[in-house]
Amino acid sequence: MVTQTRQSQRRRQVLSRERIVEAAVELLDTEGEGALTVRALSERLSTGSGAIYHHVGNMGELLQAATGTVVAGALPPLRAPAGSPQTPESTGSPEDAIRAVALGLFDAAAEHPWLAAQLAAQLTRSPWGAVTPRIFESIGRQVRALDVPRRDWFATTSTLVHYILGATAQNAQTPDRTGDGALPGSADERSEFLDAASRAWRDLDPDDYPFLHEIADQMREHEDREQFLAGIGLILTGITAGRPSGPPGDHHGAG
Amino acid sequence: MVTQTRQSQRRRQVLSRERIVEAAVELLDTEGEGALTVRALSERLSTGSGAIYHHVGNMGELLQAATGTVVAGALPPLRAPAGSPQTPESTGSPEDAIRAVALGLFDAAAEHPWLAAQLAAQLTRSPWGAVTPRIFESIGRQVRALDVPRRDWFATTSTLVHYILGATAQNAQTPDRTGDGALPGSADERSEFLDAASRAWRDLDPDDYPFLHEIADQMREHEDREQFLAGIGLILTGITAGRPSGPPGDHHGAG
DNA sequence: ACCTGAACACCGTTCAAGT
DNA sequence: ACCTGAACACCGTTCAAGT
Repeated sequence: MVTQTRQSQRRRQVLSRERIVEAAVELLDTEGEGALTVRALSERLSTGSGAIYHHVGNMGELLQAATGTVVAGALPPLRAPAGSPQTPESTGSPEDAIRAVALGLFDAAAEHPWLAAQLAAQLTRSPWGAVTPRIFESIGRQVRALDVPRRDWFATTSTLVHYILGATAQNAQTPDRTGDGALPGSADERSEFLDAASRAWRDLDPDDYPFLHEIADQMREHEDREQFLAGIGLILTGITAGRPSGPPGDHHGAG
Repeated sequence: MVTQTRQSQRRRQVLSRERIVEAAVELLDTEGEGALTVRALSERLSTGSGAIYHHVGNMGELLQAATGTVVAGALPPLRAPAGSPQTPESTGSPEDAIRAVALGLFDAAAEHPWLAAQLAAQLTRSPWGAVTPRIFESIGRQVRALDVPRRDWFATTSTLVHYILGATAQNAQTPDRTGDGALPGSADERSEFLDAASRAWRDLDPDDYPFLHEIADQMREHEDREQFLAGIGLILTGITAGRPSGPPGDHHGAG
């Protein structure tokens, strides 16, 4: 029996910050980055533009909140869920946990094409806002678990975070919509993009850009995720190679 | 024939793409990111807004050009200057050359506070536009010189570039102008910023953010450049540790 | 060809007025 | 307290009209 609907969902739920942020994410996902305007948002929520400002302050705060919720959903929970003694990522090796966190962000950026630009913007505009600490904490815990000397915790974690955000920002990209062929976000579109980029490298003056000419093919054929993980692996190798008590005969960094 | 028209600098030079880009950089440097508008630009150039569009297409292209010129000035020349057989950076070790390129960008971002955001935006919006290839070439040449196996050239270079851009984006930042005390860009301002960020970390719930609580002090006291270089060092260690040949003496990249 | 500058179609944000 | 929506002060971009 459906007649017992107390909250009349038919008309309109009460406006709330949560509902606004949720609608913003939907708008960004479905209509793209440029479609998030106060007007579009208030129309979708069947309210006036001014109503938005009763809950969110301004546009930048809204974007930050939208980014924050998506990022939070892409990372492991900060606390162990009630009942389980450990957080999920603490069961495997720290290396694997770092890879999992990194891939979580990477995949989220692939799913939400606007996310990469927002992560980058947040990095520069208000680095210590809401999302950077979240990422920093998730990575840092694993760095600590890697036997990195305490004095290197911040530098090591920063290196990983900077790489992850930089790589995520670049990889989740497709060309400026020209309305060509493939579906947005499809593998086809990505491969068209890489094709075009590879051609662009080959069109550069070979005297100025000899290296780009040499790796234009490699660039076209690379797998995004695989290469992203290769970068993580490189940094992890650097971290463990530099640790104090390693395998016999190993050297340690003399900072 | 036109008889020696000496450019009368008093009145107004002919409008050109170059002059517009130059004026844009000045505007960004002196008035900040939000001050670059077509109207402000055309006023500074004593021309009409429409004139701008005869030379630059649109705002995004202008920002890209501005970023491009600053980046080009911050990196070593692509070709050796006439007369010298080598590019300057090829005299030392590849590691040092990589550090020099990275620091060039890092310092440019410190000098031009708007640059970091633009680099990040360019990374995401049109990754293969004008500036990314430039950086890629400069780093990639040195990667090749490091005896990295050919098949890893692209992945290795990408890792370095992503880290450099991510770290540059974050480090060159100061808080959202609150008109507080210190001079913009000064060491004082940076230290005020780190102070505030450190406090923000300490204000987070310690049950959710135990790691951030542990390194809040380290974060406040870190030196930007030093830490940036530590990250480069970590990656370089990962690169050289992963190289194929073990025996000291001769190792050449195999096919 | 190059430039002018009013006009257009948007923005984010505010605020008196409503409930 | 919460919401409305017209109004304000901006944007980027266009384009008939000038030189």
